Amino acid sequence: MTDHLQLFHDLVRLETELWGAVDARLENSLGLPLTWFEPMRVIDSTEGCRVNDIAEELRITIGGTSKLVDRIAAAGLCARRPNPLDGRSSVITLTKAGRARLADATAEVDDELTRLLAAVPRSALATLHSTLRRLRATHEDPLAQ
Amino acid sequence: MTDHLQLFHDLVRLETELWGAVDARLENSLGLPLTWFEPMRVIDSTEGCRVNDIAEELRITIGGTSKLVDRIAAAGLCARRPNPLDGRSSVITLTKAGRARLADATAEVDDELTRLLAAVPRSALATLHSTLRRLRATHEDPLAQ
DNA sequence: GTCGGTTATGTGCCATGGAATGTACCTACT
DNA sequence: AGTAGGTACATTCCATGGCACATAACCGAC
Repeated sequence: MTDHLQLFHDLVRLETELWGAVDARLENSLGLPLTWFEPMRVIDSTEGCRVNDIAEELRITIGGTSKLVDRIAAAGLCARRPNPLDGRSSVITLTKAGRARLADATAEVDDELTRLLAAVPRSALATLHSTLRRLRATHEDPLAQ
Repeated sequence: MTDHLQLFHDLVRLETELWGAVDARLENSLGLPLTWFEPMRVIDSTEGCRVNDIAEELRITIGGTSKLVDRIAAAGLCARRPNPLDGRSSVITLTKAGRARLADATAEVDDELTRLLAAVPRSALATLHSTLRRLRATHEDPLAQ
């Protein structure tokens, strides 16, 4: 019988371990924190990206996201332009330097993950991913629609 | 083909979501942060528990653990006694109140997790847990022995 | 028994992220 | 047009956790 507490513990710990390893790799090779890499990916893949889009995707607060974007912008990796469609928000885009940095970072992260996940066969990882998705889908905000 | 980046993203986000839900439940019902619950479990299940034991189990730094234990002790849920076997460390134990609180909290957490994981069949959860364990086992500090 | 190296914390400093609050802006409705 | 509500941040305040450094205690080898 699977103990939920144990499962939860191992999930949290694995996340901590993977995060730590990937973050260290990224920091050492490119001086980029993993906390920057994630919003940069969202910005890159979201047309007309706003602060709120990042916050939702990453499950962090708007306030925190606002400050995070400020830091990334201060480093010259992204830019905010007033949203022509809505005066309350701004549209965030990656700068040229940001895109280049993201490309390098993506390669590093992917490589590190490949290394970290190598011990488990591809099929098991696919099953894992599928289950994670199913669990996430369950909790999707029912108010969303 | 499974995309490692996507898998990682879903793993991190699921962890964030579950953590948030469980923490909120625990906070609302017992006023206990999930960050306290976890070390309390370790203390309860570890004979002659030291700060280092908690830090290793939870994958957090010693310094952070030291302060965390201080807070829990200040709340009267655990106690530190000088370690008779080693003057550098102290032995941490749960107080009577701490044990009672842990019991209540365990029930709440288990119930909440059961709710959150209900959408996925038991067998799939067992597979999930097994894969998580395998992945964790891979990264176990090879210097440990 | 003492010296060097290691271990197990305890602490100060600092960055980050959450919660709460304030504000500009948009949308409806009158 | 004027107002009530809701939205999208921006900012402030504060707790937490990491990192680096300081310390006391242990442990072996000499």
